[in-house]
Amino acid sequence: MQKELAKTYDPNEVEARLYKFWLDGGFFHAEVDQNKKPYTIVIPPPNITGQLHMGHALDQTLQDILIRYKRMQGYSALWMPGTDHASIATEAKIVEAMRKEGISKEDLGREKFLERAWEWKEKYGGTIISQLKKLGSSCDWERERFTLDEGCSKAVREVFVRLYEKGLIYRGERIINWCPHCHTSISDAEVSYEEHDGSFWHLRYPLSDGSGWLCLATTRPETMLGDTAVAVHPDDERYKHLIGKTVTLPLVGREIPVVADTYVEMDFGTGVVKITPAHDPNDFEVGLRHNLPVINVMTDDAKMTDDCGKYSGLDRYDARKEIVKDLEEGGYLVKVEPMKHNVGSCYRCNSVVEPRISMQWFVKMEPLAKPALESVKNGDITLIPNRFEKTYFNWMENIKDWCISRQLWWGHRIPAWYCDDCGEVIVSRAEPTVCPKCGSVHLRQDEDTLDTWFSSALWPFSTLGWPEETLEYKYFYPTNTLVTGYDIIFFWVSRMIFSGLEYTGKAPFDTVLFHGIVRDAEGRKMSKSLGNGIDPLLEIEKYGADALRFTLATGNSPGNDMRYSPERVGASRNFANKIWNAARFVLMNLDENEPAPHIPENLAMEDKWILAKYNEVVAAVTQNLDKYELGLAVSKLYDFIWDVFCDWYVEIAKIRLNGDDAEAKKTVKAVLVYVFSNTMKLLHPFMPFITEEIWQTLPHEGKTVMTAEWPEADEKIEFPEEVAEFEKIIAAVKAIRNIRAEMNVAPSRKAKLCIETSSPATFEAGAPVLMKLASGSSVEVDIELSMPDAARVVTDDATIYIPMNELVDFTAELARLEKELKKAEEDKEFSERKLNNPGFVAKAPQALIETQRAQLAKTLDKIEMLKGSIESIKKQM
RNA sequence: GGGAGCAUAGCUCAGCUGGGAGAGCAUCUGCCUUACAAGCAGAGGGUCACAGGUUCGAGCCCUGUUGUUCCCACCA
Repeated sequence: MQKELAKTYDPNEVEARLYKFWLDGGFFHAEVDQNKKPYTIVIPPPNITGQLHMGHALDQTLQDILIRYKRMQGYSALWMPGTDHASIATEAKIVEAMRKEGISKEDLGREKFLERAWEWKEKYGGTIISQLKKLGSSCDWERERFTLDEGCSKAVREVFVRLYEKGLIYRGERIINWCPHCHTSISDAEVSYEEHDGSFWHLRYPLSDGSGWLCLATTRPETMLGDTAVAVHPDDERYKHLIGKTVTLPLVGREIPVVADTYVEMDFGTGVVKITPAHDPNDFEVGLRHNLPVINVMTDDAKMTDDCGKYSGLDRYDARKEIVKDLEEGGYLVKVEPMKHNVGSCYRCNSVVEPRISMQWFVKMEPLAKPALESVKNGDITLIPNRFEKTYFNWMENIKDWCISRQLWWGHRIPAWYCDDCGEVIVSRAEPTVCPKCGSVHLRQDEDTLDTWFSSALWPFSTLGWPEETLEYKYFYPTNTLVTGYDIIFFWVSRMIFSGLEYTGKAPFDTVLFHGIVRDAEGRKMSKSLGNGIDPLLEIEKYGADALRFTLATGNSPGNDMRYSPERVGASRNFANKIWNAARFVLMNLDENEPAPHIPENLAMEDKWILAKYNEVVAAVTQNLDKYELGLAVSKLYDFIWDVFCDWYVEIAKIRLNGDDAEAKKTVKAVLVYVFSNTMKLLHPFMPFITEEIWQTLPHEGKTVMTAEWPEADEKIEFPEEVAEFEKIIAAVKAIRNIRAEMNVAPSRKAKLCIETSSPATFEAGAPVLMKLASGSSVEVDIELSMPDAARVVTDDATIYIPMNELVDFTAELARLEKELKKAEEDKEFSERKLNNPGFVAKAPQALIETQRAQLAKTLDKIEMLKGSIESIKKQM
């Protein structure tokens, strides 16, 4: 033993070494083990394009806490890691890199492009993983997966085919959100809306019979080129007579009908709506009802199509300007109003999306949503905090079909083939060679790939081998806890739930723990454009991974955002250092052959006190963890280690450690080791590195604290009497310290303490503590004392006389006593008010009433003592 | 338009099923006490946003108001 530890904790050296030790020891690996219960978490797979940010750090920390806790509790605890291919994000990066070289996707061709993408993945995809490791994440890296690997791809094809066969996947022409920059469709969930200042152009469309015109308004005048009707409400008296007539589309000259549709609101605008089925979802519906033609006026990159006459080839916004100008010149523009309206943009590249008709693949959501709703309603899945249930229900109840095809190359290619000869659509697990309908060999695979989230929706089971019934799948699935940010509840959580239920028949997890967003010190979202992001890796270098983890785990509650400030990590670093030094103290006092942690015989009052306090913490921390109150759990450990163990017990232990009683030394050492090493176990899930480092240097059994048994509360070390007794000593120490500080007595100045108390045995036993911690030179205890010339300090259980008159500033002491008296009188009033309240006495719990009565009695005694003190001090002044 | 969160010490936030308001940082005072000055001891600082209500008792439960943040919907 007697291992020397450096004076301050150096996380950098320790972390690298211990992480390697854990990896080499295979401690992260979880096996199928029928003698153990499984506990599984699947990682929210970070994008391969990703750089570790604070959101990951928080997410990882929470998961690692849970998985380490369960592992220590004896579960076969699997934390399944991996990465997401992130189709749009990755493809955009590669295209951008190629653009700098002057090459386009098309130049390269699909096959070559994909080769490049895989190279890119090999090169950069590992970055995020190595960054996760820096946090201490105890993932089972042997099982690392990738959403585009063979197994996941197989699962994707299986799901696609099954859904297609069930009629839940279909292909059709619908209005989708088109991102002109990413050149692909995106799902509704991938569009974010923001209010913009825009204009409301009021136009008039002349009636074809020359009898007048209809006035209408639009925010997107360029879409008028695709108008195929104008609509009015069927009950609108103003326009009823015009229904069935036609208007002539300005600039275009096309005759389009006036149709009646209840979609139109009579009191908004003019009550007339231009209908552009190709570029607006509502208009599309109207078009279907009235059999209107659909005229697409925009290309993939949001330019006007070749059919747009003089506007052909113009960018949509340039075309808008031109068209407005021409309308004005033609006398069709009535007025322009400023108008705020919401504009949707692509959540990846922020370009304004264009609603556009397009042939795409969709998942029919309604049948899938039903069981997904049910599983949360009936408690199969618990959302923490449960307010997210409402958000979830609302989304599931109003769900629309999911557009899953993307016009991208990097992703799971849609397993559908088209027969060039007969037009047959073949959806199949394996590539078909001949058309089953006409026997043709001219088959073409669909060019599109699937939404990234289609594969991540399968993550909890595709990573465990599904659709095969592997041992892992049978043992670890369904998983237990999903930890993720509330911002991807729709993208990911919802989709995993309905996917799991549909394909495996089981909810993919039983609990979802949502955390919030990590914001900067001013409460702003961390973002590249603001440049306010804080790099977790730099923070780890500066303060250590444990300090970062501690900061992220503390001071926030589930589902709430948190602010990240450097001061807080600094404080966490200080805590790590505090633990470190406590370890140094314990170690320097241990013997060469110090026995393994155990509870010794012959416990002193203070030993029983610390053991009982420790025992309370064990129970509380365990309970908090079981309720996913990770922040509460760790702050209790903080308080215990710093305030209870270090500030009190360590100081008190010094008395016996520096004494001559060998037996007593042995006892106190054993208690120090027992409490401290078990506390390291409790803290380990939160601060894995420092606790391992310390645990290893203390007497221990086993290879690593990672697999040490999680402590259990033990009623044999509750010691309620001793706790109450020792708490009297603590109160006395505090009171004496207080009076000395207020009197400006130099700490070096020792004083004789005379204690009048009804619990003399307690104070006799506590005398050494009082001497050491309350600057006493000697302690005299009696049931009855009278020392009119001494300074007095009164606690609930004792009056302490301190004969140090020559040191006392009488005026200050009088003021202090009067302050105390005032407080005591207030206490008295408080207690009396309660006890005199008939309602309280009649209805409050009996124990509470008793406590209140006892308190009142003590307060009354205290008042007497204080009054006496005041009298005697006045006499001496 | 619908829904949710937040409002507690100067700052950042805890506060479990309702029983006399807590922490960290900051401030003030005194200490280099042989684990730790990244430390120790002590102190000051709060009408728990506002108004009602339920209760013997409300930071906590209910109703309303104000401020603030976010999510969903998308009336052209």
